[in-house]
Amino acid sequence: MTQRLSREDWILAGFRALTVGGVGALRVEAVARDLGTTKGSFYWHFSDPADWRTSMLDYWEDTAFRQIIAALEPLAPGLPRLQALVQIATTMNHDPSHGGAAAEPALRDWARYALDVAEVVRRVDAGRIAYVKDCLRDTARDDDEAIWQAHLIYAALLGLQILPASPGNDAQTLAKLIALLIATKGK
Amino acid sequence: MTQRLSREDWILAGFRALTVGGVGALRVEAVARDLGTTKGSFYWHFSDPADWRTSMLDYWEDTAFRQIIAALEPLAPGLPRLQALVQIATTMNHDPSHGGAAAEPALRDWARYALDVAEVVRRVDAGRIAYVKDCLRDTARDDDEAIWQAHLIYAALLGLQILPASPGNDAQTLAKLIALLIATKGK
DNA sequence: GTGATTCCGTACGCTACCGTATGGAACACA
DNA sequence: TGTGTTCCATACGGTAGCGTACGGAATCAC
Repeated sequence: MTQRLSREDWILAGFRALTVGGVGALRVEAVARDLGTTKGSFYWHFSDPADWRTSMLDYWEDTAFRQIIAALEPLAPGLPRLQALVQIATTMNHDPSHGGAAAEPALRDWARYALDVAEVVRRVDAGRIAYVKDCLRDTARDDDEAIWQAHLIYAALLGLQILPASPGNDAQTLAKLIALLIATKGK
Repeated sequence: MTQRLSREDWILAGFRALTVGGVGALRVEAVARDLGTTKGSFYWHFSDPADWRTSMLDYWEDTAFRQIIAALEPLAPGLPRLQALVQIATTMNHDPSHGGAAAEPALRDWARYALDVAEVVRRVDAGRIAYVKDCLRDTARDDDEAIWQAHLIYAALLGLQILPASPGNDAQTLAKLIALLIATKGK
Protein backbone atom coordinates (compact mmCIF):
# COMPACT_ATOMS: atom_id res chain seq x y z
CA MET A 1 0.00 0.00 0.00
CA THR A 2 1.42 3.32 -1.02
CA GLN A 3 0.45 5.33 1.99
CA ARG A 4 1.06 8.82 0.77
CA LEU A 5 -0.30 9.74 -2.62
CA SER A 6 1.06 12.06 -5.27
CA ARG A 7 -0.60 14.26 -7.83
CA GLU A 8 0.08 11.62 -10.44
CA ASP A 9 -1.66 8.95 -8.38
CA TRP A 10 -4.80 11.06 -8.50
CA ILE A 11 -4.39 11.69 -12.22
CA LEU A 12 -4.07 7.98 -12.97
CA ALA A 13 -7.00 7.18 -10.70
CA GLY A 14 -8.95 9.80 -12.61
CA PHE A 15 -8.26 7.98 -15.87
CA ARG A 16 -9.34 4.69 -14.36
CA ALA A 17 -12.60 6.27 -13.26
CA LEU A 18 -13.02 7.94 -16.65
CA THR A 19 -12.44 4.65 -18.43
CA VAL A 20 -14.80 2.63 -16.30
CA GLY A 21 -17.57 5.10 -15.63
CA GLY A 22 -17.19 7.96 -18.07
CA VAL A 23 -17.11 11.66 -17.35
CA GLY A 24 -19.76 11.29 -14.67
CA ALA A 25 -17.37 9.17 -12.65
CA LEU A 26 -14.83 11.97 -12.28
CA ARG A 27 -15.99 12.80 -8.77
CA VAL A 28 -13.66 13.62 -5.94
CA GLU A 29 -15.13 11.57 -3.15
CA ALA A 30 -15.84 8.51 -5.28
CA VAL A 31 -12.28 8.35 -6.60
CA ALA A 32 -11.02 8.99 -3.08
CA ARG A 33 -12.81 5.88 -1.93
CA ASP A 34 -11.30 4.00 -4.85
CA LEU A 35 -7.86 5.16 -3.73
CA GLY A 36 -8.57 4.23 -0.14
CA THR A 37 -8.27 7.79 1.03
CA THR A 38 -10.47 10.83 1.52
CA LYS A 39 -10.93 14.10 -0.26
CA GLY A 40 -8.61 15.66 2.28
CA SER A 41 -5.85 14.23 0.12
CA PHE A 42 -7.41 15.57 -3.04
CA TYR A 43 -7.70 19.15 -1.89
CA TRP A 44 -4.10 19.05 -0.78
CA HIS A 45 -2.82 18.10 -4.23
CA PHE A 46 -5.35 20.07 -6.28
CA SER A 47 -7.08 23.35 -5.80
CA ASP A 48 -10.37 22.05 -7.22
CA PRO A 49 -11.73 19.44 -9.67
CA ALA A 50 -10.99 21.79 -12.57
CA ASP A 51 -7.32 21.72 -11.65
CA TRP A 52 -7.47 17.93 -11.57
CA ARG A 53 -9.05 17.70 -15.01
CA THR A 54 -6.57 20.13 -16.50
CA SER A 55 -3.71 18.01 -15.18
CA MET A 56 -5.34 14.92 -16.66
CA LEU A 57 -5.56 16.63 -20.02
CA ASP A 58 -1.91 17.62 -19.94
CA TYR A 59 -0.98 14.09 -19.01
CA TRP A 60 -3.08 12.62 -21.80
CA GLU A 61 -1.85 14.98 -24.47
CA ASP A 62 1.64 13.84 -23.63
CA THR A 63 1.01 10.09 -23.57
CA ALA A 64 -1.50 10.01 -26.40
CA PHE A 65 0.67 11.76 -28.95
CA ARG A 66 4.25 12.61 -28.11
CA GLN A 67 5.18 9.28 -26.54
CA ILE A 68 3.79 7.23 -29.41
CA ILE A 69 5.45 9.39 -32.01
CA ALA A 70 8.71 9.17 -30.10
CA ALA A 71 8.43 5.38 -30.05
CA LEU A 72 8.27 5.38 -33.84
CA GLU A 73 11.29 7.60 -34.31
CA PRO A 74 13.83 4.75 -34.64
CA LEU A 75 11.86 3.26 -37.52
CA ALA A 76 12.36 4.27 -41.12
CA PRO A 77 10.09 7.10 -42.27
CA GLY A 78 7.15 6.38 -44.50
CA LEU A 79 5.31 3.11 -44.65
CA PRO A 80 7.23 1.24 -41.92
CA ARG A 81 6.27 3.87 -39.39
CA LEU A 82 2.67 3.91 -40.58
CA GLN A 83 2.35 0.15 -40.35
CA ALA A 84 3.89 0.14 -36.88
CA LEU A 85 1.54 2.93 -35.87
CA VAL A 86 -1.47 0.93 -37.02
CA GLN A 87 -0.15 -2.07 -35.11
CA ILE A 88 0.23 -0.03 -31.94
CA ALA A 89 -3.12 1.67 -32.28
CA THR A 90 -5.06 -1.54 -32.86
CA THR A 91 -3.39 -3.60 -30.15
CA MET A 92 -3.18 -1.13 -27.30
CA ASN A 93 -6.88 -0.53 -27.48
CA HIS A 94 -7.87 -2.63 -24.49
CA ASP A 95 -4.75 -2.17 -22.44
CA PRO A 96 -4.74 -1.74 -18.67
CA SER A 97 -6.65 1.31 -17.74
CA HIS A 98 -4.01 3.86 -17.04
CA GLY A 99 -4.00 7.10 -18.96
CA GLY A 100 -3.64 5.24 -22.23
CA ALA A 101 -5.85 4.51 -25.18
CA ALA A 102 -8.56 2.80 -23.15
CA ALA A 103 -9.76 6.12 -21.77
CA GLU A 104 -9.84 7.73 -25.18
CA PRO A 105 -13.49 7.13 -26.07
CA ALA A 106 -14.59 8.58 -22.77
CA LEU A 107 -12.25 11.50 -23.27
CA ARG A 108 -13.64 12.06 -26.73
CA ASP A 109 -17.15 12.13 -25.34
CA TRP A 110 -16.02 14.46 -22.59
CA ALA A 111 -14.73 16.80 -25.30
CA ARG A 112 -18.25 17.23 -26.63
CA TYR A 113 -19.31 19.05 -23.47
CA ALA A 114 -16.15 20.90 -22.45
CA LEU A 115 -14.37 23.36 -24.72
CA ASP A 116 -10.91 22.96 -23.22
CA VAL A 117 -11.10 19.19 -23.60
CA ALA A 118 -12.26 19.58 -27.17
CA GLU A 119 -9.25 21.77 -27.88
CA VAL A 120 -6.80 19.17 -26.58
CA VAL A 121 -8.49 16.36 -28.52
CA ARG A 122 -8.44 18.52 -31.63
CA ARG A 123 -4.71 19.11 -31.27
CA VAL A 124 -3.99 15.42 -30.76
CA ASP A 125 -6.14 14.42 -33.74
CA ALA A 126 -4.55 17.07 -35.95
CA GLY A 127 -1.08 15.96 -34.90
CA ARG A 128 -1.80 12.32 -35.55
CA ILE A 129 -3.36 13.00 -38.93
CA ALA A 130 -0.41 15.17 -39.91
CA TYR A 131 1.90 12.36 -38.88
CA VAL A 132 0.00 9.81 -40.97
CA LYS A 133 0.01 12.23 -43.88
CA ASP A 134 3.75 12.58 -43.55
CA CYS A 135 4.10 8.80 -43.68
CA LEU A 136 2.19 8.84 -46.97
CA ARG A 137 4.35 11.54 -48.50
CA ASP A 138 6.22 9.22 -50.84
CA THR A 139 3.33 7.00 -51.85
CA ALA A 140 0.65 9.60 -52.47
CA ARG A 141 0.40 11.40 -55.77
CA ASP A 142 0.35 14.87 -54.28
CA ASP A 143 -0.20 16.68 -51.03
CA ASP A 144 -3.97 16.82 -51.34
CA GLU A 145 -4.18 13.11 -51.89
CA ALA A 146 -1.99 12.42 -48.87
CA ILE A 147 -4.24 14.63 -46.77
CA TRP A 148 -7.51 12.95 -47.56
CA GLN A 149 -5.92 9.52 -47.41
CA ALA A 150 -4.57 10.28 -43.96
CA HIS A 151 -7.98 11.54 -42.96
CA LEU A 152 -9.61 8.37 -44.19
CA ILE A 153 -7.12 6.08 -42.49
CA TYR A 154 -7.45 7.88 -39.18
CA ALA A 155 -11.23 7.99 -39.40
CA ALA A 156 -11.32 4.26 -40.16
CA LEU A 157 -9.07 3.64 -37.18
CA LEU A 158 -11.37 5.61 -34.89
CA GLY A 159 -14.44 3.89 -36.27
CA LEU A 160 -12.98 0.43 -35.89
CA GLN A 161 -12.09 1.21 -32.29
CA ILE A 162 -15.71 2.13 -31.66
CA LEU A 163 -17.11 -1.02 -33.20
CA PRO A 164 -16.70 -3.79 -30.66
CA ALA A 165 -17.53 -6.60 -33.04
CA SER A 166 -14.28 -6.63 -34.94
CA PRO A 167 -11.65 -8.06 -32.62
CA GLY A 168 -8.32 -8.95 -34.13
CA ASN A 169 -9.36 -7.95 -37.62
CA ASP A 170 -8.87 -4.26 -37.11
CA ALA A 171 -5.19 -4.32 -37.96
CA GLN A 172 -5.86 -6.44 -41.03
CA THR A 173 -8.71 -4.24 -42.22
CA LEU A 174 -6.55 -1.15 -41.92
CA ALA A 175 -3.66 -2.89 -43.65
CA LYS A 176 -5.94 -3.72 -46.55
CA LEU A 177 -7.10 -0.12 -46.72
CA ILE A 178 -3.54 1.19 -46.77
CA ALA A 179 -2.54 -1.31 -49.43
CA LEU A 180 -5.54 -0.25 -51.47
CA LEU A 181 -4.68 3.42 -51.19
CA ILE A 182 -1.07 2.86 -52.14
CA ALA A 183 -2.04 0.71 -55.10
CA THR A 184 -3.79 3.70 -56.65
CA LYS A 185 -0.56 5.67 -56.92
CA GLY A 186 -0.14 7.22 -60.31
CA LYS A 187 -3.56 6.16 -61.48
CA MET B 1 -47.33 25.61 -25.21
CA THR B 2 -48.49 22.04 -25.03
CA GLN B 3 -49.85 21.96 -21.56
CA ARG B 4 -50.18 18.27 -20.98
CA LEU B 5 -47.21 16.15 -21.86
CA SER B 6 -47.01 12.66 -23.23
CA ARG B 7 -44.52 9.87 -22.79
CA GLU B 8 -43.03 10.78 -26.14
CA ASP B 9 -42.51 14.38 -25.07
CA TRP B 10 -40.34 13.13 -22.24
CA ILE B 11 -38.50 10.76 -24.56
CA LEU B 12 -37.68 13.53 -27.04
CA ALA B 13 -36.66 15.86 -24.22
CA GLY B 14 -34.39 13.08 -22.99
CA PHE B 15 -32.67 12.97 -26.37
CA ARG B 16 -32.21 16.72 -26.33
CA ALA B 17 -30.60 16.51 -22.92
CA LEU B 18 -28.49 13.56 -24.02
CA THR B 19 -27.31 15.44 -27.09
CA VAL B 20 -26.43 18.62 -25.29
CA GLY B 21 -25.09 17.34 -22.00
CA GLY B 22 -24.37 13.67 -22.41
CA VAL B 23 -25.48 10.81 -20.21
CA GLY B 24 -25.00 12.90 -17.10
CA ALA B 25 -27.73 15.24 -18.26
CA LEU B 26 -30.39 12.52 -18.19
CA ARG B 27 -31.77 13.68 -14.85
CA VAL B 28 -35.43 13.86 -14.07
CA GLU B 29 -35.66 17.23 -12.41
CA ALA B 30 -33.31 18.99 -14.82
CA VAL B 31 -35.26 17.81 -17.86
CA ALA B 32 -38.49 18.66 -16.08
CA ARG B 33 -37.29 22.26 -15.78
CA ASP B 34 -36.38 22.17 -19.45
CA LEU B 35 -39.91 21.03 -20.25
CA GLY B 36 -41.42 23.68 -18.02
CA THR B 37 -42.94 21.12 -15.72
CA THR B 38 -42.04 19.16 -12.61
CA LYS B 39 -41.11 15.60 -11.85
CA GLY B 40 -44.70 14.99 -10.87
CA SER B 41 -45.30 14.67 -14.60
CA PHE B 42 -42.37 12.33 -15.02
CA TYR B 43 -43.40 9.86 -12.36
CA TRP B 44 -46.84 9.75 -13.87
CA HIS B 45 -45.59 8.71 -17.29
CA PHE B 46 -42.69 6.54 -16.13
CA SER B 47 -42.17 4.29 -13.18
CA ASP B 48 -38.55 5.38 -12.77
CA PRO B 49 -35.60 6.72 -14.78
CA ALA B 50 -34.77 3.18 -15.93
CA ASP B 51 -38.18 2.97 -17.58
CA TRP B 52 -37.49 6.29 -19.25
CA ARG B 53 -34.15 5.17 -20.62
CA THR B 54 -35.56 1.91 -21.88
CA SER B 55 -38.25 3.79 -23.77
CA MET B 56 -35.59 6.07 -25.25
CA LEU B 57 -33.64 3.04 -26.43
CA ASP B 58 -36.70 1.54 -28.08
CA TYR B 59 -37.43 4.84 -29.77
CA TRP B 60 -33.85 5.18 -30.99
CA GLU B 61 -33.57 1.66 -32.28
CA ASP B 62 -36.62 2.37 -34.39
CA THR B 63 -35.56 5.74 -35.79
CA ALA B 64 -31.87 4.92 -36.14
CA PHE B 65 -32.31 1.81 -38.19
CA ARG B 66 -35.73 0.82 -39.38
CA GLN B 67 -36.86 4.23 -40.55
CA ILE B 68 -33.71 4.90 -42.55
CA ILE B 69 -33.77 1.50 -44.16
CA ALA B 70 -37.42 1.99 -45.01
CA ALA B 71 -36.61 5.33 -46.63
CA LEU B 72 -34.18 3.57 -48.97
CA GLU B 73 -36.61 0.86 -50.01
CA PRO B 74 -37.91 2.69 -53.11
CA LEU B 75 -34.39 2.96 -54.48
CA ALA B 76 -32.77 0.30 -56.59
CA PRO B 77 -30.78 -2.25 -54.60
CA GLY B 78 -27.01 -2.14 -54.60
CA LEU B 79 -24.95 0.95 -55.17
CA PRO B 80 -27.79 3.50 -55.48
CA ARG B 81 -29.01 2.61 -52.02
CA LEU B 82 -25.50 2.69 -50.59
CA GLN B 83 -24.77 6.10 -52.06
CA ALA B 84 -28.05 7.46 -50.80
CA LEU B 85 -27.31 5.98 -47.40
CA VAL B 86 -23.93 7.73 -47.30
CA GLN B 87 -25.61 10.95 -48.30
CA ILE B 88 -28.17 10.64 -45.53
CA ALA B 89 -25.64 9.65 -42.92
CA THR B 90 -23.26 12.49 -43.67
CA THR B 91 -25.84 15.24 -43.97
CA MET B 92 -28.18 14.44 -41.10
CA ASN B 93 -25.30 14.52 -38.67
CA HIS B 94 -25.97 17.92 -37.18
CA ASP B 95 -29.71 17.94 -37.54
CA PRO B 96 -32.06 19.38 -34.93
CA SER B 97 -31.69 17.54 -31.70
CA HIS B 98 -34.59 15.18 -31.64
CA GLY B 99 -33.96 11.49 -31.30
CA GLY B 100 -31.96 11.46 -34.50
CA ALA B 101 -28.33 11.10 -35.40
CA ALA B 102 -27.16 14.05 -33.31
CA ALA B 103 -27.60 12.08 -30.11
CA GLU B 104 -25.75 9.09 -31.45
CA PRO B 105 -22.26 9.88 -30.11
CA ALA B 106 -23.63 10.39 -26.64
CA LEU B 107 -25.66 7.21 -26.96
CA ARG B 108 -22.57 5.34 -28.08
CA ASP B 109 -20.69 6.60 -25.04
CA TRP B 110 -23.62 5.68 -22.84
CA ALA B 111 -23.39 2.16 -24.21
CA ARG B 112 -19.93 1.80 -22.73
CA TYR B 113 -21.31 1.92 -19.20
CA ALA B 114 -24.69 0.24 -19.56
CA LEU B 115 -25.09 -3.28 -20.87
CA ASP B 116 -28.62 -2.87 -22.18
CA VAL B 117 -27.63 0.22 -24.15
CA ALA B 118 -24.62 -1.61 -25.54
CA GLU B 119 -26.89 -4.39 -26.72
CA VAL B 120 -29.15 -2.00 -28.63
CA VAL B 121 -26.21 -0.18 -30.22
CA ARG B 122 -24.70 -3.52 -31.19
CA ARG B 123 -27.93 -4.56 -32.89
CA VAL B 124 -28.19 -1.29 -34.78
CA ASP B 125 -24.56 -1.44 -35.89
CA ALA B 126 -24.87 -5.05 -36.97
CA GLY B 127 -28.02 -4.26 -38.90
CA ARG B 128 -26.47 -1.30 -40.66
CA ILE B 129 -23.32 -3.21 -41.55
CA ALA B 130 -25.38 -6.08 -42.90
CA TYR B 131 -27.34 -3.61 -44.98
CA VAL B 132 -24.17 -2.07 -46.40
CA LYS B 133 -22.82 -5.52 -47.08
CA ASP B 134 -25.99 -6.36 -48.95
CA CYS B 135 -25.56 -3.25 -51.08
CA LEU B 136 -22.09 -4.49 -52.00
CA ARG B 137 -23.30 -7.93 -52.96
CA ASP B 138 -22.93 -7.42 -56.68
CA THR B 139 -19.70 -5.46 -56.67
CA ALA B 140 -17.68 -7.51 -54.20
CA ARG B 141 -15.81 -10.59 -55.27
CA ASP B 142 -17.27 -12.83 -52.61
CA ASP B 143 -19.11 -12.73 -49.33
CA ASP B 144 -16.01 -12.31 -47.18
CA GLU B 145 -14.88 -9.34 -49.22
CA ALA B 146 -18.30 -7.71 -48.95
CA ILE B 147 -18.19 -8.19 -45.19
CA TRP B 148 -14.89 -6.50 -44.55
CA GLN B 149 -15.64 -3.79 -47.08
CA ALA B 150 -18.91 -3.04 -45.30
CA HIS B 151 -17.07 -3.03 -42.01
CA LEU B 152 -14.51 -0.58 -43.35
CA ILE B 153 -17.08 1.74 -44.88
CA TYR B 154 -19.15 1.85 -41.72
CA ALA B 155 -16.08 2.35 -39.53
CA ALA B 156 -14.91 5.20 -41.76
CA LEU B 157 -18.35 6.75 -41.52
CA LEU B 158 -18.29 6.59 -37.73
CA GLY B 159 -14.76 7.95 -37.60
CA LEU B 160 -15.53 10.84 -39.89
CA GLN B 161 -18.52 11.72 -37.75
CA ILE B 162 -16.24 11.90 -34.73
CA LEU B 163 -13.66 14.13 -36.37
CA PRO B 164 -15.01 17.68 -36.23
CA ALA B 165 -13.94 19.57 -39.31
CA SER B 166 -13.05 17.29 -42.14
CA PRO B 167 -11.38 18.96 -45.09
CA GLY B 168 -13.54 18.77 -48.14
CA ASN B 169 -16.56 16.68 -47.40
CA ASP B 170 -17.22 13.54 -45.47
CA ALA B 171 -19.54 12.40 -48.20
CA GLN B 172 -16.84 12.89 -50.80
CA THR B 173 -14.25 11.02 -48.75
CA LEU B 174 -16.62 8.10 -48.38
CA ALA B 175 -17.51 8.22 -52.04
CA LYS B 176 -13.84 7.95 -52.92
CA LEU B 177 -13.47 5.01 -50.57
CA ILE B 178 -16.42 3.21 -52.11
CA ALA B 179 -15.16 3.89 -55.61
CA LEU B 180 -11.79 2.55 -54.59
CA LEU B 181 -13.26 -0.62 -53.15
CA ILE B 182 -15.39 -1.24 -56.21
CA ALA B 183 -12.48 -0.65 -58.55
CA THR B 184 -10.71 -3.67 -57.06
CA LYS B 185 -13.42 -6.05 -58.25
CA GLY B 186 -11.97 -9.07 -59.93
CA LYS B 187 -8.41 -8.16 -59.14
C1' DG C 1 -72.76 20.41 -14.74
C1' DT C 2 -71.13 16.89 -11.92
C1' DG C 3 -68.53 13.03 -11.16
C1' DA C 4 -64.66 10.30 -12.46
C1' DT C 5 -60.36 10.01 -14.54
C1' DT C 6 -56.14 11.83 -16.09
C1' DC C 7 -52.37 14.50 -15.29
C1' DC C 8 -49.37 17.63 -12.61
C1' DG C 9 -47.52 20.76 -8.46
C1' DT C 10 -45.53 20.66 -3.98
C1' DA C 11 -43.58 19.12 0.17
C1' DC C 12 -40.76 15.86 2.65
C1' DG C 13 -36.98 12.72 3.89
C1' DC C 14 -33.07 10.60 1.99
C1' DT C 15 -28.47 10.24 -0.31
C1' DA C 16 -24.34 11.92 -2.66
C1' DC C 17 -21.28 15.28 -3.63
C1' DC C 18 -18.77 19.88 -3.06
C1' DG C 19 -15.79 23.09 -0.61
C1' DT C 20 -13.75 24.59 3.68
C1' DA C 21 -11.86 24.51 8.27
C1' DT C 22 -9.14 22.34 11.53
C1' DG C 23 -6.72 18.93 14.17
C1' DG C 24 -3.53 15.46 13.89
C1' DA C 25 -0.71 11.70 11.88
C1' DA C 26 3.45 10.64 9.23
C1' DC C 27 7.80 11.92 7.80
C1' DA C 28 12.45 14.51 7.37
C1' DC C 29 16.07 16.26 9.68
C1' DA C 30 18.76 17.89 13.32
C1' DT D 1 14.09 13.28 20.81
C1' DG D 2 12.31 17.32 19.35
C1' DT D 3 10.56 20.32 15.71
C1' DG D 4 8.88 21.82 11.47
C1' DT D 5 6.78 20.36 7.23
C1' DT D 6 4.06 17.48 4.48
C1' DC D 7 0.09 15.09 3.92
C1' DC D 8 -4.43 13.28 5.32
C1' DA D 9 -9.02 12.39 8.24
C1' DT D 10 -13.04 14.29 9.95
C1' DA D 11 -16.76 17.34 10.63
C1' DC D 12 -19.81 20.83 8.93
C1' DG D 13 -22.98 23.49 5.98
C1' DG D 14 -24.72 23.89 1.44
C1' DT D 15 -26.67 22.13 -3.10
C1' DA D 16 -28.90 18.82 -6.22
C1' DG D 17 -31.18 14.94 -7.37
C1' DC D 18 -34.25 10.70 -6.17
C1' DG D 19 -38.57 8.64 -4.82
C1' DT D 20 -42.97 9.01 -2.42
C1' DA D 21 -47.20 11.00 -0.76
C1' DC D 22 -50.89 13.67 -1.40
C1' DG D 23 -53.78 17.34 -2.92
C1' DG D 24 -55.55 19.85 -6.66
C1' DA D 25 -56.17 21.29 -11.43
C1' DA D 26 -57.50 19.97 -16.12
C1' DT D 27 -60.10 17.17 -18.99
C1' DC D 28 -63.49 13.73 -20.32
C1' DA D 29 -68.00 11.01 -20.00
C1' DC D 30 -72.73 11.45 -19.93
